Amino acid sequence: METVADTEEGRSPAASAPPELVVEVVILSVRGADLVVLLTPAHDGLHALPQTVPRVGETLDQTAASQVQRLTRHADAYVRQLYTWGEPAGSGNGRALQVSYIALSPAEDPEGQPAGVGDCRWWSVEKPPPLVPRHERTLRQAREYLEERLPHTHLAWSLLPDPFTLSELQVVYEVVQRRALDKRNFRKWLLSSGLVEPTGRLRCEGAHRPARLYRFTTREPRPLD
Amino acid sequence: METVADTEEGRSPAASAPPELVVEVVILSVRGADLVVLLTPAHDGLHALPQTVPRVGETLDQTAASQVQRLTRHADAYVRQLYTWGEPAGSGNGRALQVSYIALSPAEDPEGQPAGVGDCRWWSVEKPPPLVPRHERTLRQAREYLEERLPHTHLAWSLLPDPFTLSELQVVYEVVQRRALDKRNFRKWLLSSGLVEPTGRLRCEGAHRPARLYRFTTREPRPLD
DNA sequence: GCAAAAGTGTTGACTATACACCCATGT
DNA sequence: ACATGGGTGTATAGTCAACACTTTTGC
Repeated sequence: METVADTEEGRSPAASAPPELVVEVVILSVRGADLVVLLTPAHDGLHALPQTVPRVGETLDQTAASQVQRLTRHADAYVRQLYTWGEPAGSGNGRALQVSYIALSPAEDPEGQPAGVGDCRWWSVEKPPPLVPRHERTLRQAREYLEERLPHTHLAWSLLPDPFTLSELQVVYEVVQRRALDKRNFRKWLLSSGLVEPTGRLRCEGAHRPARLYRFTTREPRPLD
Repeated sequence: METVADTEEGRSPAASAPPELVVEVVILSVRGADLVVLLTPAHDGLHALPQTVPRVGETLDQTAASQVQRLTRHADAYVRQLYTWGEPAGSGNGRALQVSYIALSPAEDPEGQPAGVGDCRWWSVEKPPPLVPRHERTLRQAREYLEERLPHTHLAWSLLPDPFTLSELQVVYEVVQRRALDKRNFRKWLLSSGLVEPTGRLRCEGAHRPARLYRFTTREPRPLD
């Protein structure tokens, strides 16, 4: 590792104390008409994002992915790095590093719905419990990430189990974008994008016409611009 | 720091050796018709991104910003975090953390053009010298970041000194997007966006009609969607 | 007067939006 | 028969892309 141009201004790399390193995950999902996030109780009645210390021999991405899998019991969630905070630690000359990730997962497992694993629970993003201060900004970042990207890249597949109805998918878009969408225009846009295809099957649930079921044609996140 | 749900699966935080931490910066600029990046010679004839170890008491963002300022001699460059790579170090159970940043800076200082500070030099992003492998991907990430965001948020201000002509600004967009733009449509779009305003002054340079000079109405990066 | 870059509008294609009714089912 | 959510088309406004000539200067 070259440390370039460090001799000027008297930088002294060796003076840095070993950083503490933590991986935090913002796991988001859509339940009914709510965007929800998985939180765990922490000190002083506050809640926190699930976090973990990376194991020896695994990358940060692996740490995040395995934690998401453990907490959601869902194998192919969408997991992406958000940001790294690296502030001087309060005490002494240490450094606290927090690497945050966003993950998107369908709200329900195929069978039933474990409301969370261990002490984690789903909370509405609109009215979350008091959070550890650091995690407020991380949650905000995750939300901005999602709002910004969902319309431009078909991230929605990761928030819905296959197969789904177009109304379910529309709800996902409405919840994330926090606005109502026109049903006809939404369907026109979606079908012309070629990202979904009908399975040919129907779902009957309730006193109304059954809904056609669809699936995504690809599971790779693809930009739509 | 709470380490949540770590007791399952026998995670042992204490087993992690102290990570090595480095901040790398991809400093991009536009010179003539080229997108250029600041590189420094490294081992084995390879080149590397400028990198530095954060000083005690400063945040990662501060580390990146001060390095950019030192290398470009430009005070208000655009600097944003790109990604953090955290791989198990080759030897033993350590961990190598690289936090990368992208920075955008005007190619020339008002007076002249220091081609780089210390052993750094500008290289074309199209045909760069052989790079340290890790930095290939970082450079690619930086480029994708810029290509994706430049059209949607007026980042271009950070690549041009004030004041500028509309032709100069058009070249910036063309270089970043790697395609020719129509002059009339570009001007229509730009002027209707309200992001630039004429200064009223002209610049005469060469055997042709003088160009009007413009400035940005704001220096805060603002989305255009 | 000529070379070289600056500056300027119109048209057609496409995209996005607004909007209201019938359909299939369960009760 | 009625309540419930599923499903469908058209007309308009706005946005985006293509395109060519005149202006002002230095030499």
